Amino acid sequence: MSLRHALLALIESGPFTGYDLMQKFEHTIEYVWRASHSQIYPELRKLEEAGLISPEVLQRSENSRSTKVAYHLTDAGRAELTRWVEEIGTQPPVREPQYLKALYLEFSTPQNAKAQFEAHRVHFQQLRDGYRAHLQDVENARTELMRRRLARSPQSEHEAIKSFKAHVYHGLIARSEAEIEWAEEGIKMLDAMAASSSDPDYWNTVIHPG
Amino acid sequence: MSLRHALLALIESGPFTGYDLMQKFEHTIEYVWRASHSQIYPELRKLEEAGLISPEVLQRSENSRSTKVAYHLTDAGRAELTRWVEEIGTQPPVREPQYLKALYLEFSTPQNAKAQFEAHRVHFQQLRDGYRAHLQDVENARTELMRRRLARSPQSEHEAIKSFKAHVYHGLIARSEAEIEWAEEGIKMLDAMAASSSDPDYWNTVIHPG
DNA sequence: AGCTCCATGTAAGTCGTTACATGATTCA
DNA sequence: TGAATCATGTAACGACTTACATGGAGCT
Repeated sequence: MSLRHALLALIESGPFTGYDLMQKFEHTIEYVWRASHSQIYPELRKLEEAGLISPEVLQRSENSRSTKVAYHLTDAGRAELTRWVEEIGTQPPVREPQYLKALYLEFSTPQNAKAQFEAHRVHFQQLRDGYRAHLQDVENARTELMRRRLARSPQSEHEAIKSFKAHVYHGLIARSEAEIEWAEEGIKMLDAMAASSSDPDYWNTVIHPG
Repeated sequence: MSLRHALLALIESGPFTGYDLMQKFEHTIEYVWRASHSQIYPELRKLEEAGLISPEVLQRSENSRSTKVAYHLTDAGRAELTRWVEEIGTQPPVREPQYLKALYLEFSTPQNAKAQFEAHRVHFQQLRDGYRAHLQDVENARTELMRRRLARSPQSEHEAIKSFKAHVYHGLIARSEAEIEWAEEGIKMLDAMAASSSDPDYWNTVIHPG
């Protein structure tokens, strides 16, 4: 049920069209929740039917007959947003494909195990770099979304609002770094095994061929 | 596609019935991948149809007409297991409901924000404790699964196999601890805001009522 | 005239959840 | 005899993915 609330939270800084929201997802929320346009458009219709957002029909441009729809948060929508923020959510079940695979690396070679850890490291380094860049943008209110949100709240709250967001990205950075470290420790583990192995073809020998 | 491979990996230590597999999930794999019996039974049928596992019909007990089905890994199944372990998987998109919510804590009170972080901390403390206990079980080969797996591989590989599994649980513990720390820092952040606030009703004042 | 955004959808299929069901065996 | 455990399913629904589609607007 997170998509609907992500949309409500974004629209609070609106009005936005479906297309706008798609872009916000790509550039900001994506770091925390991914969604594609084929999910967003139908969900907006549902939110409208539920009375949580209200559509405003706009011209696509000056002297143009064709239109686009921008959505506003309704009072009911704001109430639902608050309800969600106050609800203690149940955590999703653990489902970690890479860790699952790491449990069974003995079905292949140390060479492959190393490649798996390498890929893991690279992935989380990239993620971390994205988070870092975005953290800078948030702290300096460089995103349109941050500026809109701050414009609607009293100056005295600006620091608090920025702190919440910065705290999230700091957490995600810390997590990525834990993943990087895990991958590096995996590689060290393999190197140590290689060093203590008598097999000259250690790296290419399947550990448990069955 | 992880469920099918989790099942193949478990059945490698088999033969197991659907019910057995359900239990293994609950007590071991659950720490990395959750699955319910209503998913497992149909998936087993698919694996059988694909020729990756083969059924063996057994009596449910001595002098009993009713039967149960235990599955064995076929050669094709083992090949698929190896293929999966060697494949560099794409990481699932980030989708973090708690972090999403934490981005929007300003829509409620500091009191609520604290409760959210508290719940987060408790959840990951429990997870971590489960991982720690399971890590002990794995390192001392106290689970049936570990004993079965070790029984099928040469003594010389036992340390490597245990190390891979221990490394996974160490990683999950580290991650849980990062989450705990994140929650605690969130609470500290709120306390600091309270200390520097002039509002006597700080904890119950909605930060951004809109 | 063609390319790139802008803007908005549908359809098929996979994966997963919750709830509903049923019957056998074992043990107190 | 009744409860717990063993054993195995189906059905409805929701979330998400990938692919397929379409048309306007603006710029070169």
